[in-house]
Parts: sequence; structure tokens; C-alpha cells
Amino acid sequence: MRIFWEKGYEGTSLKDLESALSMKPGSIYAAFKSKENLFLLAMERYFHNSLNLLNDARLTCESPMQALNTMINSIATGGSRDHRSPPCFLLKTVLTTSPDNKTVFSKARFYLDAIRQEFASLLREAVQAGELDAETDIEKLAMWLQSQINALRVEAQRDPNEPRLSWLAQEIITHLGSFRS
Amino acid sequence: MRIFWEKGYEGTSLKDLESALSMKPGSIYAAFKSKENLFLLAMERYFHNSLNLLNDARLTCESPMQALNTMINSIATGGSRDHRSPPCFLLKTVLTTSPDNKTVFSKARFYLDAIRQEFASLLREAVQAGELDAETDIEKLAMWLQSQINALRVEAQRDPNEPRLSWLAQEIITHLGSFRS
DNA sequence: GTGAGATTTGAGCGATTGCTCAAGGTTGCG
DNA sequence: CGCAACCTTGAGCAATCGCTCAAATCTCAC
Repeated sequence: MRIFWEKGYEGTSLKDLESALSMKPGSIYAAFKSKENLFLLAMERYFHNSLNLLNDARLTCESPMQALNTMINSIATGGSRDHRSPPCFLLKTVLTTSPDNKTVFSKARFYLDAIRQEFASLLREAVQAGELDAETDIEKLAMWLQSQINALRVEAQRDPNEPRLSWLAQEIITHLGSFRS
Repeated sequence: MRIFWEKGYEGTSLKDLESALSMKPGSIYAAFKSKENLFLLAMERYFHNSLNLLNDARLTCESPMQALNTMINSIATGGSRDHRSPPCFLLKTVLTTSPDNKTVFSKARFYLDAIRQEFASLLREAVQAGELDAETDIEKLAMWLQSQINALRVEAQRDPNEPRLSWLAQEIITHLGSFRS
């Protein structure tokens, strides 16, 4: 997953996978039937990881909006210590792979949609908790939120300057707060 | 440029370039010395096109902020008629090409920085015209603006749903307006 | 220890990659 | 027209691509 995430589908060669998996080509094709299929599995794993991260944040924090705040801030501050992850694997896939590889392309879009739905239900919870205006257009706000998070992660890769990123994150949170009832 | 823009560096083969340029490999290598060099030229052309678009908008509109508004809205409404362009070539390049291809990678970053500087000077002009608060942190706002525009263009590729995109564009413009003096 | 079944191995497949260069075409000047 | 200077051509190079498969190796019940 990591290799595909960093280098993309076409940028990753079988040699890369061999050394990353410590497997010879034969074993790779016995375990996963093709490079494409392995890529699809990597996306699936990434997808579930993302959902887990979101759920963990929700369970750790007291309110849905607080969960979002800490999530957004953790992107800005680098998340996992010194090793900063590339931007969203699914986003990179949608942007990178030519749409004539329909299997990969549409699966990436599907997962992105699913994550957006997860954001939506978190926002709905926030409405119920009175943290957001009851008349908020959840669908639109979820889309907005997802695109903002993606933009932040992209910016974090372009220039991992902590204060700037934190300011950006704060802008997102503040703007999100402006929908508060 | 178009081919590289759509399919990325590694996703574009010499065959693609041959048919796009209507040139045989020999001529391609006589005119541009390598695939990498041709890619760099494509990026340079894209960069200058972008600057021209920005300057044209500025000259057509009455004020700097109006120029920004029309630019942002034109991204949402599809810009050039029916054919929607992929997201920013430079952004895609930074996200796609592995950083071990340092020439390509750093040149893409350089151009992105240069465009951000162009945004910054447009914003400075807006301050002088009294359209923005004199105490605005131009550098930060330029970064914010660029990341917002990129996010909008990415979203436009993910789902080219006009009303949604226009709403997104309006959010950007409104938020930009909140910096008004 | 032995043999059957499962797994791993890596040489090497045909195809494609980015790229080269001798050969042939074109152009413009006298 | 002849000749020199340029440009285009495309077969084909070495390297790499994703991938296969017979043979070697491992695993484990008896």
C-alpha cells in the first residue's frame, strides 16, 4: 500500500513490489493475481484505514465537531511524528491514473464517495448535537469538508511549514464553525 | 502539453507523443532532446499560459477582486465550453512524479510558487484599491487562495456537477470577501 | 523418515519502454 | 540543374515492463 501510495500505479514497478513485499514474482502472482488486483487491495486497505481513523477520532473526542477539529489539526501538525504521509491515496489515484483504466479509476471514486458519506453522517450527528445549524445542507458541507481536507493535505506535501499549515487548518475549522446554529 | 497534462509523465509513452506531435521518434529527439526535456517544456508552456490567463482576467475586469471572482467562477462553470480541463498540471506533477526525479519535481514546485507570487501581487493590488484590509497577511492569503482554487479544480474533475461547483466557488469568494476592510 | 501437498523460486517469456542513427528526403542557393 | 546543408524517417537497440511455469524447497501427517 505504501509503495503504491507514494509512487502511484504506473510509477510502481514489479521490482519495487518485489523488494517491498520480499517476494519473488511467482509468489506475488500466486497471492494476488495481478498488479492491478494488488493495487485494488491496497486501495481497499487504505479506505478501511481511513474509516478507522475517523471512527477512532470520533470515539476519543467528546463531540462530533471536536473530532473533526482534532483530525484537521493533526493533519497540519504532521500526524505521525516525523514521517509525513503523502496526500490522500484515493485522490492521487483519481488524479493520476488515466480514466481508461476504468476498474481502478471508478473504485477510487467509489471509496472517495464512501468517505464523503462518512463525513456527512458525522456532520448529521453534529446537527443533532446542536453543534451545527439544523438547516445546514449536509451533502454540500460534506463535499466542502472533504475538498478542504484534501487541499490541506496537498499543501502539507507542497510545503510542510508547520505554522502556515496550522493557520490553514484553523481557517477550515473557523469556516466550519460559521455554520454553527 | 495536453497529453502530459492528462496522462502524467510516466503515463505518457513515446507512442502517445509520436501520434500527438505527428512526428517520428528521430524528429522528436532532434527537436527536444529527451522525454524529460519535452515534459519540462510542456510545464513551462502551461506556466506561461496560466500567467496569461491571470493577466487577461486582470485587464478585462475593473478591479483585482473582480478579476479573482470571475476567474474562480469560470472554473466552476467549466471555463472553455464543453471541454473541461484536468486540474492544474503543475499540481498533478507534484503529486504524481516521484521526488527522485528532482528536475521535474522541483521545477513544478518552482512554477507553483511563482504562480502563488502572482496571486500575492494581485492581492496586494486589492489592498491598495481598498478592497482588502490593509493588515491582511498577503502571503498566507495567497497560499490559501491557491489551495482553494486547486481544491475547486480537483472537485470539478471528481464530479463536474455545475450547481455544486458554483456553490463551492461562491464559498471561496465569500470567504475571500471576509478579509475585506 | 518418508511421501504428498502446498509454497517459493528465478530464469526467462513476449511486449513495450525511451532512445539512436544510418539512410533517404527536402530545401534553397548558385 | 548540382550540390551542400538541413530535416525526417523508421527499423531496431538495450533495458525494462508485467507476468508465467517447471523445478526446487518447505511443511506436516503418518
